[in-house]
Amino acid sequence: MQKNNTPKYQVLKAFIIEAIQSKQWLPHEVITSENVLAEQFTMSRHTVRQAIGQLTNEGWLYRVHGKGTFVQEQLPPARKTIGVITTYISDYIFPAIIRGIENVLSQNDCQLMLGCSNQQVDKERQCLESMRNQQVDGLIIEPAKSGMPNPNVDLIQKMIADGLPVLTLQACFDGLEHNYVILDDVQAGVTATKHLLDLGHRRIGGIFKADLAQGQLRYKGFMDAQTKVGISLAEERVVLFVGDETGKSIQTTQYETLLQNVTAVVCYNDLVAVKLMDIIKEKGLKIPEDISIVSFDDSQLATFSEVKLTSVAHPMEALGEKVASEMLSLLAGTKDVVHEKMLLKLIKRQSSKAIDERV
Amino acid sequence: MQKNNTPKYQVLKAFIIEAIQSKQWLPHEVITSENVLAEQFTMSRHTVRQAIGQLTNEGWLYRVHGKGTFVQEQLPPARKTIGVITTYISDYIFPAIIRGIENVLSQNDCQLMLGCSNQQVDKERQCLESMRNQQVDGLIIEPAKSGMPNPNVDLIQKMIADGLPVLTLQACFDGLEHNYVILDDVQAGVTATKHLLDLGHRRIGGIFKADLAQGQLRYKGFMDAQTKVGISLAEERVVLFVGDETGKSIQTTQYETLLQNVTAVVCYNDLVAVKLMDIIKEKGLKIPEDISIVSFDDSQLATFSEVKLTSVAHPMEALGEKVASEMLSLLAGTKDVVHEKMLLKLIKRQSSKAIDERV
DNA sequence: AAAACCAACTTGTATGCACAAGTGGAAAAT
DNA sequence: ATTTTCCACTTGTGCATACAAGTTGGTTTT
Repeated sequence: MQKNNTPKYQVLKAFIIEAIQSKQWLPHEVITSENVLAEQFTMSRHTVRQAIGQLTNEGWLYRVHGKGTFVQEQLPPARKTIGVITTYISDYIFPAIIRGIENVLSQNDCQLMLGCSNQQVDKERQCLESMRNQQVDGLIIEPAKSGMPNPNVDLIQKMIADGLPVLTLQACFDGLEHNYVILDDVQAGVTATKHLLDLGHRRIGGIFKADLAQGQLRYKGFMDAQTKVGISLAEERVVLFVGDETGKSIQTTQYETLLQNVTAVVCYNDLVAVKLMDIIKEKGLKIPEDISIVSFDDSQLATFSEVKLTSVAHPMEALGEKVASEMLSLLAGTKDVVHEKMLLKLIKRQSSKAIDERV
Repeated sequence: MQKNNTPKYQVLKAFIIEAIQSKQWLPHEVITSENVLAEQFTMSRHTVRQAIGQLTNEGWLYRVHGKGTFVQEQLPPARKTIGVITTYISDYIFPAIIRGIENVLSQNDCQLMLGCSNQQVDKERQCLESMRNQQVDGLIIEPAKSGMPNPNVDLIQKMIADGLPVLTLQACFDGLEHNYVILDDVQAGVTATKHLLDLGHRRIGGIFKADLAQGQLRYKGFMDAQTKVGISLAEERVVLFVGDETGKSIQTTQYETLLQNVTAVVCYNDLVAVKLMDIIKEKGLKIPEDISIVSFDDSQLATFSEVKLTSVAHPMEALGEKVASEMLSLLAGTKDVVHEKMLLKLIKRQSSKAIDERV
């Protein structure tokens, strides 16, 4: 007996697949009937049915009672789908980040599936679960509430364990080995503060968001730069806030105290800076003559405002492109570990001025 | 014989599914062996295998050679995924539209899959194909090159024939019965023009995009409003352009001719208006004293510019919310046909002024 | 010419049997 | 006490057979 170790029905399956792939059998054409195949391959009809049954399940064939078995139209191989979960989608710097991701992915024949956590960990979990269900081929996630412990780490860990390439954006998950593309926010804080120090300012205020890693790190940079030149940080020159920067998370008295004690302010981001500029304007003070302002992100707001903002530029689109191309490397297997930290550059505009030029 | 018309293996299948769903058989537990089941149900082992084989393919069970058959862990039912294909993602009014869609979908436990055509029909087709592959549960599409015949209508038609709910956004496909949520662009054109007529202007210019349905319809409204009050349209007061509004699609001489012949201009959108304002400023003319401007969309640009723009407001986020909630109705089956036309309102700002107040 | 019928084909359901091959625990041998 | 062997159990592959039921096209009947 020339007994091969491959089962008979497997042989038939391979034959049929070959016939379809080589286009000998075309879509929606009838294939050889079960009885004839059984005779041709000297096997029982039952074995033929086994092979055809499996191929039906695998999407190669379909059967019609009384008519025959037909070749299923082959769908083009599915493009890879990358899940992207960000805290916001259509505000501030996020459209630009997403555009960057979309650019790179679509150029590489990948699909984008978008989720939005709104900085809520429960919504983040929902997104994660449904992306897991949808079996995305890769996951890019900007952690929600990145300053606090994240309850979704377990799920992320499972997904990584399943072999899913995961990349975090802008922040990392605590207590989890993972790939990331983040910004060097400490360096950004140093850059912004050093710029003001170079301009001669010595009493520099800071407004920072305390519940996001980004805020904490920028604050650290703000402190580091001043400690280095021997300036000790006075309580009245720092405002920390939690939650929405545009809402009522900061009291007016806090602004007043701050402004009375400084010649310049480092703002957590452009939104904060724009709000601060309104308050300064209301008080009849001038920017940059009375108060210099430096902020972060260099969003549209920085140039749309009356006094153009000096801002440490968030790479936005470049960040999106970076994280997407790193994801492609992970998918292609050309890289295993991605630990990228992007540096930020200062864009000098009108809102900051040397102190010795002041009246 | 109590011969039921349902096949034996179907009976067994139903029994097993019931056992799993009622949690009598728990995930990863061994189930009754094939031989025992055959005896219990007085059927041959082959028939049992048929039932189990199908349930395996359907994801209820898995078999391990030599050990037994086990209950597969049931994944929670996948959330519905809605594919959204727009011409742009992160520019101009699109972030707001997408935010509106995302709001409604995520509140209804749906997932958003995003595609971007960049106004290219071939990229649009790519997106369509991959969404079809991914088996989205609904499709919202803003047609690319909506002023021209679209080569992807065949594919859309197939998808509709497959029972997929499809909604177009902002524009329709020619020669295809389908559901849509669009803007009443003719009415918008009338509104903008009538506003200027009411202010006493009689020589009104217009700049319109010719290769998009939106531009053609706004142009129609522009004409209609003037025809109604007996103003015949002079050639030198209209500039039509094709392609990118920010690029070189309009020649400087065209602007000059236009401006010499009018006291007011209706601009295709805010981008065009901002560009026109730059040119007017360069020529030393003032807005609105010398030239009144009305534009469409009421995007961020309208308020960020030096002279705040009078603009016919695009509903943006509301449009997104509308189209998403209509999609939910289609999915729920509470609606079959969606033919919605949204009206637009004029937002009066500084760029338009009554003509009799002019110097 | 239209309707009814039938035969030959297809796949679908079902039984019975046989042996292969992987698994795990009990019994036997070391 | 540990290793080996073996047996009973599981699922996997395979054959022969039978009839049910849907489809098609030609033949016969009306």
